[in-house]
Amino acid sequence: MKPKKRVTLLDVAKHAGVSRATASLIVRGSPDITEKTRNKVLKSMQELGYVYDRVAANMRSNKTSTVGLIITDIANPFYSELLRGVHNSLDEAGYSVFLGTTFDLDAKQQKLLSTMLEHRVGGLILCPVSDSSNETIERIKQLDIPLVLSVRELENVDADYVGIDYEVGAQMAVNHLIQKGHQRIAFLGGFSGSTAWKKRKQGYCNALTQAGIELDNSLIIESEVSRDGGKDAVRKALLHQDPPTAAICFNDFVAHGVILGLNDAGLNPGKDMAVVGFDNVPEAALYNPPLTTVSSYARLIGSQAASLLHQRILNPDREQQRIILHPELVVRSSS
Amino acid sequence: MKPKKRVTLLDVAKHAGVSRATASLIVRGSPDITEKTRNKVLKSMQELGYVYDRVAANMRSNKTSTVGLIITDIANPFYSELLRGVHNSLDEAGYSVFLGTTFDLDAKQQKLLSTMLEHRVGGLILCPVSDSSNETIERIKQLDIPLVLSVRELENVDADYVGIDYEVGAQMAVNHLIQKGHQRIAFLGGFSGSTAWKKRKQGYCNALTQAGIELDNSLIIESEVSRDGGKDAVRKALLHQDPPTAAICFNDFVAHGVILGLNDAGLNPGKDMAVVGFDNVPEAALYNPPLTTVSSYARLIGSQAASLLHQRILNPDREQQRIILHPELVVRSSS
DNA sequence: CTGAAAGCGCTTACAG
DNA sequence: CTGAAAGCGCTTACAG
Repeated sequence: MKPKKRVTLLDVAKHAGVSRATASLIVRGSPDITEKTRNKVLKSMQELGYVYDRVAANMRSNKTSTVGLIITDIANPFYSELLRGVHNSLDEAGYSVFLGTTFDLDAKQQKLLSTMLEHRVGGLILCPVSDSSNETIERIKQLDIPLVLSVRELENVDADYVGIDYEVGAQMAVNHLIQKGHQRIAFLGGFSGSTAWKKRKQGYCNALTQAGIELDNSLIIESEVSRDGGKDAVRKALLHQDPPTAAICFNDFVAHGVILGLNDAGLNPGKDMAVVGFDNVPEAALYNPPLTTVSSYARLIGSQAASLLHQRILNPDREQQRIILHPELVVRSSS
Repeated sequence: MKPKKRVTLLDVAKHAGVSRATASLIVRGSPDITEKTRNKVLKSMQELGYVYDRVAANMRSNKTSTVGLIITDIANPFYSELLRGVHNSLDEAGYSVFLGTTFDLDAKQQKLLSTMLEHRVGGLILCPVSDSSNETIERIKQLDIPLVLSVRELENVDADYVGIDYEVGAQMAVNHLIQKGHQRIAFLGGFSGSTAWKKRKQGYCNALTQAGIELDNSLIIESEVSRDGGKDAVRKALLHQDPPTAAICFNDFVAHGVILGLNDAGLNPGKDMAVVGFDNVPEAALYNPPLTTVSSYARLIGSQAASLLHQRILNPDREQQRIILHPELVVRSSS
């Protein structure tokens, strides 16, 4: 494999007997070139195996055709759905996307921000880690490229945002459980540090208050945001002297763990304890029992974020947008 | 937002009172610059908010720090695991990755190949669509960038490959079912067009032959590679006049559908029909019943592919590698 | 360490 | 359509 020299536009032009300027117009699809010349040049490209160098073109014209997407964890189906949404709408618009995964680590997030900037992405969709350091937030504020935040909002950062109303969602879920006659309702999973957690907690409190049920902080149990976290949380809940009869979980991931944990304890999820999740990942309908959950429209969030970014790139001065999708309760047999 | 002019190395150099050459040496971490000068320059970078332009640097030095990854479908947990493996090992090596999803469509694959080449990726990890057109294959052969194929092999294409031994895997699975006393074993899901299917089918046949069981083609039922596909396939299998007592499924995705389909039919998966999957996605242990399956080490495949690519980029002349991971049977209660 | 020059592969702008 | 020149932000190579 000798490093073949790259075929350039000038090579093509010479081969076709036209000027470099003409060849350039043709690759960019200019209309004022005769059919005949165009075909001649296209044929030369074929023969020489020319590949357009978008990087060079972008650099010269100070444009960019790439976009960065930073998510937390691809293993969470919520994010794979979101990613689908993003790709769907960005592919159409002709962007290529750099994907980065933070694993919810601030250091990794910092690193990714740097590399993406160095690669001159034309814009960024960022799903921030659950506790971004002040330093990171400061940096994000300074970013002078189009930015869309998603899933988690960052205080004091001016940027487009698309997410769902976690507070209302949690409230709907808890109302549902109350209507089913539950009084002792646990709130399982997640870390109290994150905004996403605080919002849900607020919704949880709202619903209890409205129903005149007193808040019992011992029913609020934090955990890792994972299946194992859910197992842990429910295990602790079951040790309670006056255990809950129902639980709202931080997300479906955690809820799945809760279901598994109940099974492990010889209990019947849905009967012995009602379980409600958050996100409505595609698998949620397939859990055993199928999970009642709050739909957070992952794919839609992704495509909306992509579309906001696209518009912001086209027009940096447009008014700032904040899209909060209204969640929906999906009732299945786990409650 | 006025389009701030980008701060260049020359700006930094002027600000710090050194030459552009010196500044360039510093960003590249050259050792023969005095500590004092280095600090002075780094400070100027800070103050001016300098961002290294890796794109320009790569272009000049004819290097690249990006890599393309083309997969079939991110919604399949097999691929999200693979992606994790790829990222893990590529991040360390300092590459940024362009992600593309084909949805198993040849046209999309073509498109992605083009854009990635135009973006000058330094190499490509390709999980080909199940039936690549001859045109595509021809094109892939012509690629003069480092290429690693994964998951599906392409005939007559010279490239590194990492995958698992589907034939042996399927054979292990069927042997297991035979040992459990099954004689009528169905092969459910997937399309007979793909290599992945043919290999599994071969393993299925091998096992039957060795056990002296006659092949019954009516027990081989194709379907979409999805949960719905699995449901369809098992529905058809149950209509058989002499229905199977066990099934090996194209993958876990399909197997999950088969389990759900059995439930729908009022049957007890694992008791009324043994079910074995393929891939061992993380969820497989959580199905109801937990799924016996053949582990295909998605994450390991990803990290191996990444490492092959990295090595190939460093040394294009190195000997071609073909890594076939040996599958492992994971027995759970669905069989 | 400096300084000046050339070049990566394109686009831009312009006179013809 | 052509042709020649300049420039995007870097690195390379070299003489000093």
